[in-house]
Amino acid sequence: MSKEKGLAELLRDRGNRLTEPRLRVWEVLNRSGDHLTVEEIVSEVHKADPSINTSSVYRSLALFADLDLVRESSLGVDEGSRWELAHPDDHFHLVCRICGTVDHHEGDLVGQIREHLAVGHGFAAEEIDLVVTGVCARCATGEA
Amino acid sequence: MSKEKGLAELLRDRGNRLTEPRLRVWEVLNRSGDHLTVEEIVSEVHKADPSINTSSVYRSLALFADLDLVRESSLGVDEGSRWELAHPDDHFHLVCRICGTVDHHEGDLVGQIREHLAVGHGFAAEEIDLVVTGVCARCATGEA
DNA sequence: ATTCTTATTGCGAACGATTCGCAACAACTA
DNA sequence: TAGTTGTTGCGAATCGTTCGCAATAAGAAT
Repeated sequence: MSKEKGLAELLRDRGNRLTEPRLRVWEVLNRSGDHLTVEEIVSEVHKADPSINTSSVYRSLALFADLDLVRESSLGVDEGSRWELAHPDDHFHLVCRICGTVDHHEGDLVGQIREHLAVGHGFAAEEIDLVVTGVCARCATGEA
Repeated sequence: MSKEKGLAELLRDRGNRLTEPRLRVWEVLNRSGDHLTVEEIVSEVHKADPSINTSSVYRSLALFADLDLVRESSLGVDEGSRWELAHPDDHFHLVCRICGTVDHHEGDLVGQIREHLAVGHGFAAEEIDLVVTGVCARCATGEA
């Protein structure tokens, strides 16, 4: 598969090695594009190889983050942090309070925010972290 | 001062008591409107009364949050959570990567986002958490 | 293939932030 | 002023994450 090959090369360029734990973590992240907690990732990884240690999962994630392959985000103060593949595009998160679904939303909204801040306030936005909690369309109609 | 009186009443209405730790935490939050870590709050509180325990600060904050008097937020995955007075108005946070300043920004931007999501996606936004990291106007001109 | 180098692992201990249980204490009530 | 019970300080417990280290294995060289 071309994706795993790409990972191996990216790692080798930095003098890193493609190992079992890293491969498994990478697979899990790619398979479910969703936001995963470390606990969830570990659980998935263990289905392929129960001998992989949690520390290694943390270390793999940290390495991937350093390579800008994944992104750490938190969808709420009470929640632990979650991990997802790093999307190159601007996007934000819609969290439905009812069904718990987390939608990635790509679109011009983030660009609009960036421009608004640049023009209006002279603030050069680099990272825009937008998490919106509310009720999604499906739950709004399904209820009441 | 009317604010402390207000606090006492709010507490009493729930059968809670206005105590030394709660008062001190409340004072600190009001004095510096900024985002404070628990560590900072504890440190400030100790200037008034070093015998106040950290647990009590946590408990006071939790109580205030329950009363919607304060808001817990985090300005980055690596950072611990921070506390601020709950502003009734929509606002968001501009974090300058250079000088570290955190600006609260009130304005129509959050309202625009809310409308964008409602009209475009049928998503009823309730809580909008927007943290923007970048370079503020002052640092942009001061540099280079 | 075999050997060598050293990045990486698993393990368990350490860590920091937050929470908990509990007996002593103090805020409000009558 | 005494009684009721919400709150405190204390220390232990918990949780997620990180660390140190000896053993292991990935990739390069032969």
